[in-house]
Amino acid sequence: MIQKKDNCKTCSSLCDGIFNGLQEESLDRISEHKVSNLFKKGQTLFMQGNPPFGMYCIKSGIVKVTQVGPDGKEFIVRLAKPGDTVGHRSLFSEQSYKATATAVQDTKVCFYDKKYIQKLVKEEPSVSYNLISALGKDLGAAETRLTSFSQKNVRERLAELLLVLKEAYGEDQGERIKLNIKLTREEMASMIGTASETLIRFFTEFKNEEIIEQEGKVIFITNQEKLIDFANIVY
Amino acid sequence: MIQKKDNCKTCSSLCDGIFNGLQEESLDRISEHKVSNLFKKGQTLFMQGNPPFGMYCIKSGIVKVTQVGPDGKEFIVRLAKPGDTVGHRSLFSEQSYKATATAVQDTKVCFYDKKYIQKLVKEEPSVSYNLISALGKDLGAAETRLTSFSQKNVRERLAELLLVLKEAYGEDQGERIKLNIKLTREEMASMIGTASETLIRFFTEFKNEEIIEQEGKVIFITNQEKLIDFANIVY
DNA sequence: TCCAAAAGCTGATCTTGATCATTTTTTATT
DNA sequence: AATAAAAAATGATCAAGATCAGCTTTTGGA
Repeated sequence: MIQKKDNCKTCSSLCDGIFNGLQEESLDRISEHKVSNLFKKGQTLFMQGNPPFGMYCIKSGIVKVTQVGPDGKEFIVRLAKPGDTVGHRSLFSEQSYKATATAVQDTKVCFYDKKYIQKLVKEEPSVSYNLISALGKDLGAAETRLTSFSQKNVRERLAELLLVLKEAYGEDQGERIKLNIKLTREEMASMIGTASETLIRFFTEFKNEEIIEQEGKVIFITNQEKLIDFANIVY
Repeated sequence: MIQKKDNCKTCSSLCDGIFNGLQEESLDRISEHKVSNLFKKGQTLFMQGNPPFGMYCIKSGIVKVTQVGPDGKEFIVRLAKPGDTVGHRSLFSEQSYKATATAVQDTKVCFYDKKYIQKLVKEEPSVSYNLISALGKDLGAAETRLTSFSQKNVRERLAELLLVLKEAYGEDQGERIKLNIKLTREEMASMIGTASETLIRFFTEFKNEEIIEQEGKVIFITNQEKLIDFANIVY
């Protein structure tokens, strides 16, 4: 965890984040109240059960937000990418953290103190508006995911996961789409609520069907149409 | 749908809702901008796919928020009781409704226009604060539910559902706890993502185990300890 | 009050996906 | 480069719960 200070207004993820739309002076003031950190792969930002002490804004890297079930198995609730925030959910609901946040790869984050954020929300309407919008989107995604868990089988959920990952981490390379995120089979399985063995079986099927390709840990989508078909999407 | 006008400041659900903590004058102004409606059991407040036009605050009754899966089966995403809001999620995320809202029983609601609510959020920090808090809690509940779907079996999920219903609709009667909500087996099954036949089987088991009782459509919890045990809760 | 339709219930069967066991491959560490 | 450890892959078996079918009870209109 190296400490250094950046200004939010030069942040490349500003336009995706909570502080989008603020005046320069406001951004200057906010920058004074934050601490920048580096979390190495596998390090923990905060732990399930602890009282919330602030909010993290991701500058680069990826963070996974997980819950452990009764049997001790981890479930990936959400992935956060640059511009996304973690720890903001608990901050305004007087609850302790219900999940653990861990860096999936080396990740740079800016930390904002709880008190200061709460003050900011009262003073800067665009911050609260952005927060409401972000929470609304997250809630929508969680609810759609619940419907999938309730009504779709593993193959459909895996196809859907690959499409969701494409949306957030996909890089169009003409012939195929590269997913700029490295997850273990275990992690992917935990995102769609299945056993890693089962996920691997469908992964093999998708490769045989020439829907996806793999080079090392990197996944490429080669047939998006077919993937959408497999996902059995409604809307 | 009968039209009449009430003032928010006399609303018995005020303290549970979005407008809690506002000045009397603000409440007066807000009351001028709303329309009160009655939805009979089964009537629709808004439909999946439509563009959002405003927000509903529930005065009495119960509303279910549902999504339909690829096979046309409905999934209950959320239940809303007096003081709760529906339609607020889509309002700030520039998305169309991702779910349908239907009255589970006769329900009185107040409707607030989209434009006005968006203006209110910019001008009244306590409204935006309440909204952030409500969305945060909803998101937390949805994420915990996702973990359950991913890691718990049907018996555990049913026990959990009964405890959640108790939290929101339970009335302590000393000997036992009455659940002040009437749902069909189909609806309950759809809340925990199982077939109604399967739910019924576990329901029978719970009755035999003397965890619950039933009189007509009304459910009573007679052994909460055992229910918590069955739910296999972590925290 | 009657009747049709919906909801509730029970049994039998079958499928999906979990679990266990083992082997192969990849990754990290000295 | 060598080696231990973690991750990936594949096969075999088993169980949870879905589906189908048939029956009973409840509910809401006419």
